[in-house]
Amino acid sequence: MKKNTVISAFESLSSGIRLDVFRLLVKKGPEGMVAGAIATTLDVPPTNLSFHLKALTQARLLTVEQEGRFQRYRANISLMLDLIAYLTEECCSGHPEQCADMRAASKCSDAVLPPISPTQVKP
Amino acid sequence: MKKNTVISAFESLSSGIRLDVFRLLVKKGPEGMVAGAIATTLDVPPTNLSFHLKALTQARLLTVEQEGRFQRYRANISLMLDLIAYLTEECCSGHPEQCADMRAASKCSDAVLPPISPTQVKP
DNA sequence: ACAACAAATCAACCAATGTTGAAATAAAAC
DNA sequence: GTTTTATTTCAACATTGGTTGATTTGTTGT
Repeated sequence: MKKNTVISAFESLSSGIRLDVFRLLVKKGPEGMVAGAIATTLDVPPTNLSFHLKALTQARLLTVEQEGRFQRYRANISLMLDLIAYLTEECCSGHPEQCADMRAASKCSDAVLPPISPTQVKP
Repeated sequence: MKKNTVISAFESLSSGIRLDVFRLLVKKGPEGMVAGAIATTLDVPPTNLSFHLKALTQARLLTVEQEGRFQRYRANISLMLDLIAYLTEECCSGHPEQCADMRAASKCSDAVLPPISPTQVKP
């Protein structure tokens, strides 16, 4: 994974509006949302939203598809998971037991992050 | 989890130097590294590194501990995992099978992200 | 063709961030 | 106690990002 991709992605996620947009679309999943609906839901002026959608799309965190006069945006779940992998790779130099007691579980799904097993948590 | 914490964290990870520092310390685990060693390893001028270490620490992605005249920095693995949980929560509105075919595996450890099971991957 | 609508671009302004060398602080070694 | 070493703070500069209203592009329905 290219470092510039990662930097662009995190840069995109460091704005409150863009973070809200991305999480909203992660929640929506494959269905996605059209630009106007996002603007209404998050109460952001369309011009400003367009600016942030462009940034997110250029960072590849979103995809766009034209639907008539609407633009449908979807979260790039694959890139999101790549980012997670990039951050956590080589964690504790391959001795994961060292950070096992600092665990926190992702809510994405059990398919992605399973519940912590009893041997991994502190009493 | 507070949104400002998340924004600060991603803002911190959107600089090439800070991203390198954080990943280096994730790799080092509980051992951590002192500031000078980080500067040498990444070939960053001490003044500049200090600026970035301060940003990462204020964002709570790093912890500092004084050791004589050295400052030892460690990655806050717990916050990193909270960020992952924040990004992925409510993924596909609780229908994770919708994004299962977009999976990518984290390298952090099997304890954190297990290998993809055969039923979760596309042929 | 034309009016109505969705969304993006433009230009202007304001605010925040990254980098560097020199100076300051603070602990260790002599 | 003076010198050396580790790190941070400061001041200056250059660069980049965010917001807004007006304008433009492109699509649908009449």
